[in-house]
Amino acid sequence: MGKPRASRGGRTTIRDLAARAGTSVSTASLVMNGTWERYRITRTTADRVRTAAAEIGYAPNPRAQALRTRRSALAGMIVPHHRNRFFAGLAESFEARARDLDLVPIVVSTQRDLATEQAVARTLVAQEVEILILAGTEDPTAINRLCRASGIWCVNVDLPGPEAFSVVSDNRNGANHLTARLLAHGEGPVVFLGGREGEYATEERVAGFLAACDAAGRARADIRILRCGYRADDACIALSELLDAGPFPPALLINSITAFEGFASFWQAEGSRIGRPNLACFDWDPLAACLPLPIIMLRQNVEALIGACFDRFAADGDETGGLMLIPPSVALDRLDDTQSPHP
Amino acid sequence: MGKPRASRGGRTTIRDLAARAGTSVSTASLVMNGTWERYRITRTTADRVRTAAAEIGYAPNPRAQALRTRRSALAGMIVPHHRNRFFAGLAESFEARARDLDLVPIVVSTQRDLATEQAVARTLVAQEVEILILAGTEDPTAINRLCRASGIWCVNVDLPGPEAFSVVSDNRNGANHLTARLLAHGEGPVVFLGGREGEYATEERVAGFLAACDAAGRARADIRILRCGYRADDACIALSELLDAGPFPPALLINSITAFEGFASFWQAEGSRIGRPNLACFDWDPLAACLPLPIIMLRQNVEALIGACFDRFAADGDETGGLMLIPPSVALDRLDDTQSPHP
DNA sequence: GACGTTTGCTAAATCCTTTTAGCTTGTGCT
DNA sequence: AGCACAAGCTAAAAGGATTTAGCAAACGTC
Repeated sequence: MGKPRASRGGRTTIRDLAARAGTSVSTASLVMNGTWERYRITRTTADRVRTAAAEIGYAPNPRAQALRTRRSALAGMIVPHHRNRFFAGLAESFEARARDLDLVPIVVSTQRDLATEQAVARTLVAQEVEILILAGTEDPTAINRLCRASGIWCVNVDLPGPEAFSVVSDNRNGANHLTARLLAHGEGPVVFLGGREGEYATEERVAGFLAACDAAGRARADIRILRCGYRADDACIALSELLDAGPFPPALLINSITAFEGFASFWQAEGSRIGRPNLACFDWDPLAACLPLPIIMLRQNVEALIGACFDRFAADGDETGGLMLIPPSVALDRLDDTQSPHP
Repeated sequence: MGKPRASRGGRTTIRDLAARAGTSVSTASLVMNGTWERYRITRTTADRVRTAAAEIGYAPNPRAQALRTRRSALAGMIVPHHRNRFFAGLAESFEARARDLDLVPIVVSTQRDLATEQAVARTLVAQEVEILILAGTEDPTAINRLCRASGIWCVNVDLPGPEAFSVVSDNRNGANHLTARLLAHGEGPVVFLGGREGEYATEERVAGFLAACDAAGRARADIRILRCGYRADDACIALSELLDAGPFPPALLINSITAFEGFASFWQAEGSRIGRPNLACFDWDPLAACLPLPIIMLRQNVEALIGACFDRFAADGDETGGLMLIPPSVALDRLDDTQSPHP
């Protein structure tokens, strides 16, 4: 009579369900999680329980379930930022894949702050997420170890680490291709802009960049590498200094979409003084693609990057380590043949 | 000796901690959550427990805690997308504020799908999040009710609902201002592009748009309203049709950054045929701001939008409903005086 | 009708914490 | 010695589920 809620104030529990259905708590539980046939509960009884559940609007308490079963039904992902197409794309792919597995996706950003990174990781581990994806994490190794100690399946994306399976874009070949295209479209100095010294993705791309320069026989003097970090402001400053130091280079390889933002605002302010350099960017953004600039943009394959993680998870790959390369694709190729098209 | 982990295989529990510290489980618990002084535990004992905790690396099981205390320490937010500066900005503000309150932020996107929206909401409610922010939710009311029934504090952002406190940008005045600026910079037809018919934000902006048109004495025949939805592709198609139907209008108010993306790609393809229309956009994106177009962009105040939610939460405002308007700011104003500057 | 089997279900332990009532011991006072 | 009281801690009951061992009744067999 009256409210269908439990007498003791709180939400309806399995005890209320059992009472309503006229069975024991165990029977109710067995029915609710579908194992009733194995325990010889009759269909009649099972139906009674299910009807009762519908009537009183019973939903199991996930925390109690998780406490008992050690299955949280949570999937965690750590990203540096949301305000960035690449990581936002990874996040959305992650959510879709997690939902396919009936896991609740949890995406948390860390603002590239090491302490936050650690704290967030600890929290997610404490929540016993069933899979943890570390995307663009500064120091994945510490977290990889923490996960292994807690029995949590963990994978690195974008920035790899030796202690866990890692999936990254093929940075070296990608950068090599971009650079080759740049160099095929003009002579003169060429600049690499963005990223961090010593960081895997940056150094791989620098390696690809230098290899392409070598292959094209460019002189060392014509090559500048400005690892100015990931912030747009810093890229902008680096470019100002470059401009102050002499004639603006006719070709730039830009390491990330954030550095590209820096370039865009610099170009907007100083457009008249920098001419029309050919650009290559190791990332893609639909609005960036609309800027009237000669540019080639690579798009990292976020679906494949995340897909590889989940495939490995599904395959229950336990072997530590391993690196998987996902080739990026050319999203846009619109370079100017200002100088010698084929040197 | 040997491993500091529990004998029974799993993670270290408070029982292990108590054993190690030579106290009872209760004492360990009291010490760990800081209430020990009220229960006359000596500092010596407390220190012993804390040392032991550090030694065996004890971390409480948040699920067991939540089960007991009914405090989940989780904060939930639902957004339509991550790949969008506005919602990404809301998400990052949300994370920062949640962390200030020692809550773990959980942001989930729904791809503007009603079924996903409901499912995600149910999950978050089942997780007993302590605050749930619904940003840009199609049908907040159903979720608002669900939350009230479960005793979860809930608030709507961007799209309001009658059943919960709602915080939105001042759409009407914002659109009014944008439109007034557009109209002050030229004669001729003016178009409103984007949004959904019947949706609160869209209709408010349309109202502001029309009011400004009236105030400027524009003829009804010179006003077009194209509520083509939020997808970039659809905006692009709507613009193509507009172009096919006659001369391209010299002024457009674009309702969202996604619709602006549609405009940008349209402009890139058809730039020569559409001239140099003055644009206004009810959203901001750093790359959009770099396009060489005469444009005024409004930036919604994501910090204030989220801040208002948390302030109300902290004030424990229990009254249902209420609408709070947050004025957006002009992020960029760069319109052309092609025609009559001051009509 | 005694005994073994099957059927249909349930009691109880368990997961890990929190929290309150109350148990020892020691001290001070008469 | 006896009593009151404080100090310092702990036992035990939640909290809401899952899961296994096993009970009671019905049935079949000789």
